[in-house]
Amino acid sequence: MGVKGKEGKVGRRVTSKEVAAALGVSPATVSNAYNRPDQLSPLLREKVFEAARELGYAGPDPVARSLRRRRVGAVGVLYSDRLSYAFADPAAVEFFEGVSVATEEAGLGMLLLPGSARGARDPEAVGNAVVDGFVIYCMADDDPLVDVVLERRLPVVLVDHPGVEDVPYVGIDDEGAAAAAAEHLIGLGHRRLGVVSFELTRQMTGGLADLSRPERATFGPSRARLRGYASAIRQAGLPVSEVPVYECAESTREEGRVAAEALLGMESRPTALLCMSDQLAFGVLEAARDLGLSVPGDLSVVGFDDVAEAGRTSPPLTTVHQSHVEKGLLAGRILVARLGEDEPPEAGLLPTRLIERGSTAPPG
Amino acid sequence: MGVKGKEGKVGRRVTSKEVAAALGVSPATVSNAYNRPDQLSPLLREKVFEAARELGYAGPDPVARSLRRRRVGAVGVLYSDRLSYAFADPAAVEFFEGVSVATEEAGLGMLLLPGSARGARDPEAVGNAVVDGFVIYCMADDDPLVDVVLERRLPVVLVDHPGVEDVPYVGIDDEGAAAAAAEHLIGLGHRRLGVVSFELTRQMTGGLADLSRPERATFGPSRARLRGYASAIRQAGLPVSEVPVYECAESTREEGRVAAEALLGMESRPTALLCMSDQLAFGVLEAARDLGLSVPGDLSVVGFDDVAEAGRTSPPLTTVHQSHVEKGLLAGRILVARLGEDEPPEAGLLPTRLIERGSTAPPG
DNA sequence: TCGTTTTACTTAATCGTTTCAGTAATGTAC
DNA sequence: GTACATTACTGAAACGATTAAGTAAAACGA
Repeated sequence: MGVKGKEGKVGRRVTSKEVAAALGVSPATVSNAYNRPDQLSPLLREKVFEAARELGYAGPDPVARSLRRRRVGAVGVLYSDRLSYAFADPAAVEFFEGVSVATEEAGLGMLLLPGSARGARDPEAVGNAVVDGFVIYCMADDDPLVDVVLERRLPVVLVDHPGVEDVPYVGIDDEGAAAAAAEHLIGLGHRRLGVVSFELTRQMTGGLADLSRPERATFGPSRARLRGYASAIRQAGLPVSEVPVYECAESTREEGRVAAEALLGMESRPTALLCMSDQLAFGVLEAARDLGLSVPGDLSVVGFDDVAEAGRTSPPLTTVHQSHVEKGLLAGRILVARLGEDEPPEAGLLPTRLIERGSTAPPG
Repeated sequence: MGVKGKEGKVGRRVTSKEVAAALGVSPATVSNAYNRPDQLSPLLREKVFEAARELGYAGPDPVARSLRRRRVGAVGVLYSDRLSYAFADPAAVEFFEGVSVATEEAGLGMLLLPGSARGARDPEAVGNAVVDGFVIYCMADDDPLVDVVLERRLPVVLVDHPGVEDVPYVGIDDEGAAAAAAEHLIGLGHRRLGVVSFELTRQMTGGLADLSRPERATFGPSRARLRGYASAIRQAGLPVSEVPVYECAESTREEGRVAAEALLGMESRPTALLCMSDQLAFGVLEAARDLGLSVPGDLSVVGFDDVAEAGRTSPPLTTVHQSHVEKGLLAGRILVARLGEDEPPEAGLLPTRLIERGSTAPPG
């Protein structure tokens, strides 16, 4: 016996059949003891539990039970990239948080699965995932794993990835939100803008581009945001093709710094930067500080997401608010409802709004 | 057909038997087509895939396959509380990140499971979790779910929860690290200390206590840290029983604020506060600012964990560094190795060290 | 040409439950 | 005392695969 009577030997599997044999009853009875107490006498039920305890039977095997019941008790969450990347991104973490609330409400587990982006080891993990349904989050339009999931014919909810028939879609109006961010800067009087963007294509290496061909982006929200920035800029009569876009391989502070250094080192330095995420914007803020530029005096910065830390930077970040928690919660609730026979909440677009904090001001 | 030929109807389950029947072959052959290509002719294999595509068979059912193979392809991560709480705690998120690296290396999924703390809906989720092994993270000593997991006799790794025989344990020297934090403050000349603590017992409601009876804490690391603080203070010849301890229900900024307000409102105000987590310390920093106290001029603050944001607050936080990512990675790797026949890396204590930043100084 | 391998499948057992359809035994109604 | 429920179990068929062992046919060596 271990401390407190616990011990953790990994042991031979004990089956219900063995428990039944030890007691001279049928396996059905053992099953009933665990699943339908009304089907046997309380006395026998106790005996079953006692025999189980003695033999080291911890209750019905979850896999066999799942097979028979055709229900696993877990949902899969498919993320575009390595999970270690997701965990480093506050927006993704907030999304997971929302999903977890829904799964916990339903007593379900949450199986996190990495997508097929760089460094994916084993796409089979998705096809083999033991789950009752999927939330597909943040996947590139052309990621083959989306099809792998759809082919399994399980209930699915898509997030930030519209356009698959018969699959509920949860997202935001990325284009409108991005346009609002750009309009804000233009309204303040900025004329020389720059964009700090997510990666546009799979093979990107990072670097400069311009705003003239947003359609090539393979990731839906990136495309929409680029379109939003472009349309607001065009609306204002500014030359879209002259707006520099720096493409970042990842949504991290480091990439944001690199982007800012590139953009702010240009001959005609932008007076304001539109960032596709708060993480990128945080990096921009750091870079600006290092370059001796004051924000918002010398440079205005707008983020996207409004993660918790956006209110705490100095200056606090002007950004597009969206609730990642709500997004995950809604996606999770829709999926959970589809797993049962419940009427799912309505899928659709969640609201966004521009939060004006301290990182934007008229150009100096 | 949907857009791009995709569609997401949730459909009747198609079995290998049906595919076999459609082709007039045995189910074994269909299985071989997917699992052992060398067992059938390439031609027939192609035919199997074609028939599968036509019938909408997406490959072997993961549950049935898992039952037969006695292997699921996922590990469970059991967390003490609601997952939404874990996702709000950077330390837990960093830990998950580490685990995810290990699971991805092995091509495994990661099933997150909430523990039985307040608000737990369904303890059965743990007993029914379809996984090959468990990482038990951050559980209270008396949490019944630990036993539920151990009884399943699967490979398990315990984190921050020592003392179960035959189960590898990963952690840090909480007592020593806490002592180092207290010694740092004492060395600076502080004599009136206060502690901002995690919850000590399950039924706590938050509030003031003192350092004299650390043994009552039900959560191992809390107990050890309290002991560490106490021993350093005793060593310095200061009266341990006069050190106020504020017990926080959760490791959040808000609780940290509340704690700081209580502690700093006392008749003989502490000149330095020892916080059991960076999250709590962040709250303390906020409260100090609101109270018009300068840190470290009027108040020194020491955190615990060294999460990423600790380097970015103003002033940057002096704290005890531990690598949650490494902790998760090590725990994950040990578990993964135990699932196979590999020799697991050695379990044990990870290093910590005090990081002196700007939040501590001699008392004013 | 005969015996031996090899190739290409099939048969049937098995993984560990759940559950439908019984069947005796006991209880209740009149 | 007969008819009808109710209680307390059992038997056997799923659930959807994998796999060891077996078999017939084709290929091969000498």
